[in-house]
Parts: sequence; C-alpha cells; structure tokens
Amino acid sequence: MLTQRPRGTADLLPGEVESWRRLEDTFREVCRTYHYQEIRTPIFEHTELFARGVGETTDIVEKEMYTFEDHGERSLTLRPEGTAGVVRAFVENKLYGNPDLTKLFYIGPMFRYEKPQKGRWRQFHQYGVEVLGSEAPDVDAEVIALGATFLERLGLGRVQLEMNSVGCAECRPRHREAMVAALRPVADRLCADCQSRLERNPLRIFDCKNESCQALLREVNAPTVLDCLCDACAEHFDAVKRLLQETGVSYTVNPRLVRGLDYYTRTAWEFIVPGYSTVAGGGRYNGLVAEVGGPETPGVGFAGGLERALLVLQEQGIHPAQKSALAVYIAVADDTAATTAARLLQQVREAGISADRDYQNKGLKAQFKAADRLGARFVLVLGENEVAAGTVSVKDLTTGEQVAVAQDQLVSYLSTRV
RNA sequence: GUGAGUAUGGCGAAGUGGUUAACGCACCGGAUUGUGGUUCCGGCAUUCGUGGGUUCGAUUCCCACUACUCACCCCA
Repeated sequence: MLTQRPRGTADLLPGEVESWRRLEDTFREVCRTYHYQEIRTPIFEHTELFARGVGETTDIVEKEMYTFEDHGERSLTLRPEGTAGVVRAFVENKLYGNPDLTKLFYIGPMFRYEKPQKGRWRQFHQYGVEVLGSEAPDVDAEVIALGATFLERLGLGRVQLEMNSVGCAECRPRHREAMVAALRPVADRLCADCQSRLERNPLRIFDCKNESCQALLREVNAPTVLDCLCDACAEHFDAVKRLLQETGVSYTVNPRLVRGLDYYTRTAWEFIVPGYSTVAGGGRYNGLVAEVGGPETPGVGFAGGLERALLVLQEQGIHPAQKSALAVYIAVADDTAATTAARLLQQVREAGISADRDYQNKGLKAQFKAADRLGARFVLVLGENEVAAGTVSVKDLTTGEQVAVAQDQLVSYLSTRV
C-alpha cells in the first residue's frame, strides 16, 4: 500500500509529461485565438453545488462523487466536472456584471469514483470552455468550432462530430412522456437494462446495443427528441447547423445522442474517434446559472479528456514530444580538476546552455557512456593536462572530433555551436 | 456496482510438486595507460503479488485478500 498509488490515479513520468504539456499548450493557444480567458477554480467545492448543478439523479451524483467532511463538518466534494465550479465562480464574483460575454477556459484534474479501465480514471483531467451570457446559436457554433480546431491541431485525425438537440424545459418532458407512453405497454420485452432506463432516462434506450431493444423501438415507432422539439428549439438547432456548415465544420445529426448531465438544454454534441470513444463533449445549459442561485443566464460549453486525447494519439503512433536533450556533459578525468569542472559547469549553465556532470565517481569511460545515454552533444574533458594548460577538451559526440579550447573561451565557443 | 482474465529481477518473458528459477533488454565491471555509440568476456531474483491451507516438500495445487487489465453500467 505504502508504495502503491491509489486506484485509478497515475504518475506522469518524465517523457510523458512532455506530451501533456504539448497538449495543454496547444489548447491554450487555440483558446487565445478564440479570445477565451483562463480561469482556475478550486478542486473541491461544497457538495451541494454538484448535487444541484449536475443533477441529483445522474450517475455522477448518485454514485461517483468523492465526498468528505472537513473539520468544520462541511460536506465537500472533489469536483467531478468543470462546469459547475466555473458557473459558481461566475455567480460569486458577479462576472455577469461585465457588459461583454464571459468566455472562459480551464484545464485541470477531475475526480470520479469509478472502476478504472482503459481511458477511464478516478483522477482524470479535462480541458474545457464555457461561454456565459448569450443564447445565440452563433455561440454554440463558435464553441464547437473551437473544439474541432483544437482536436484537429492536436493531430487526432479522424474525429467525428455528432450533434443533437435535447430540447428545453418545455419540450423535453413532452418527449419523455411520449417515449414512456410508447414503450410502457411492451416494457417486459425490453432487456433488464432498458427496463430501468425506461424509468430513469428513456432516451438511453436508443443507445442499447441489444438488437431486440432496437427492433422494439422501431416496432412502436418511438419518437426521438428531435421529433418533439418546440418551435424555438427547432429553430435554434437549425441555426447552429447552418452556422457550422458555413464555417466548414462537418457533423452528423444523431437524434439518439444523450449526455450524462442534467443541466443540458438544446444543443448537445460529442467529438468521437470512430472505433474508440468520445474524446470530448458539450452542450448548452440555459438553466444552470439560475439553478445555482445566479441571475437567469444562458451558457454553453464543452470539455474533453486529456487522457483520452493522449491515448488516441498514442494508439496512432504519434509521440508528440520527447525528453529534452542535453547540450553539454562535463567529464572529470582527474580529482585535481574537480573545482575547475564545477566552475565551468556553472559558467556554461549561466550562459543558458544545459549542462550536467557525474556525481557518482565514475570512471572516464563510464562518464562518456552516460553522456551518450543522455544524448549530450558535447563532452568537456577536464584532467591534469587541461588544468595545467588552462584549457578544456571539447569533444563533439556527433562527429567524434575533439579540440582544446581555452577555458576563458569556453562559453563563447559553445554558444555558437549549441 | 456486475462479469472475466492476469500477478516471476528495473522492463519484457520462459518454467517445474523436490538439490543451483531459462532467455532477451537495461544496468554494472573488464578487453594494458584519460574517451561514448558496434563487438567480445564476466556479473546481476536465498526468490516467483500478500496471507493462509494441502503436502515429507510449492513459485508451481486449493482458498482468501490486494492490485492490475478488459468488458458492462456510465462517462472524459
């Protein structure tokens, strides 16, 4: 236990961290061009915020939250997603007072108590954006375009955008009723999972992999949400689709697409890597700000998983970044050169050139091996001879050539060659 | 929460109810003087996830636990 990380967590070792940084840098850069600003909110919040915001009946709230009590007997929860905290910060800091739209992005760890498996962790990381203050379909389209641009720039390759509209407080209940009404009479012919879905989230039945359930849906001619959309929602959805077409973002409409959080209204979408899984998802949430106690404010956003994006990249054989190479390795051939070596090492480093040395009293041969292993470009050899002559032997490992350089010329010699 | 599989040195991976647990990679040392990447030679698990049990004897058989992996539910 002592030497074992908690289940569902991961150590990011040197060599992996570089890939993460590249992804984060790319996301920040895309957000900059879309003019979104970074926000950092706490990793834990009052439990109530997620219960209310994400939805009491969602799986996240029902069984996946990391909840604990602090010494003041407050119930706190490690954030399972990013939107609730951002919306809370928006309300608490009265960002709604800003005459402009609030356009934010974030990157950080999220926590869900789940059984870990491929691409699924208890501590995982999401990048995401939220726009607060506009109902315009143009904003939905912008947020989607931002996500598509990011995934494309990452090099994820074939990513599909699936779109749906889940309606609003007016049309959604209507659809639910219609579906339940259609399926209730034949409920006993649904699989066990779908029978519980019928009560909890009928829309999910469309997602069932069981062919008999699909056949039953066709048989009773079950309506999709899109069939039940009110005029305003239908119009909004049409506008979003039209805008995507005009900006060159391709998509498919999937009337069976559902999202796991209660707060979504109208537009919902997922970015899917075919044959693998969803790498990002989002939607509009017009009721959430009011739900957590702020003024009626529409919002829209999306979030994606860093681990999943990285996994897809890895499976495609793309290794975004590697460990940084070392420019200079100082090899000490003789104890009498130790202080000179320390001095030169410091000078080289101060000149902005990466440099390292042996601290394990290795033989010269072993020091060369180490330099080679570390990918060093130059090895500086210092021994009795060099100290006596006031020089340093500089060997270029890529060519094998070695020259003597005056110690006081070393930095300028290296600067022009590194 | 449900189901299945796996668990041997830093990594990968063979293997057997019984004196010294293959091999590969990595690592360390050497092949005469202060020089790497190739080659050659040598070294490197009193120990087979943890705890019980069966047995004269178990790393190999049984049980429990833990962890990991995969799938389902759901999701990033």
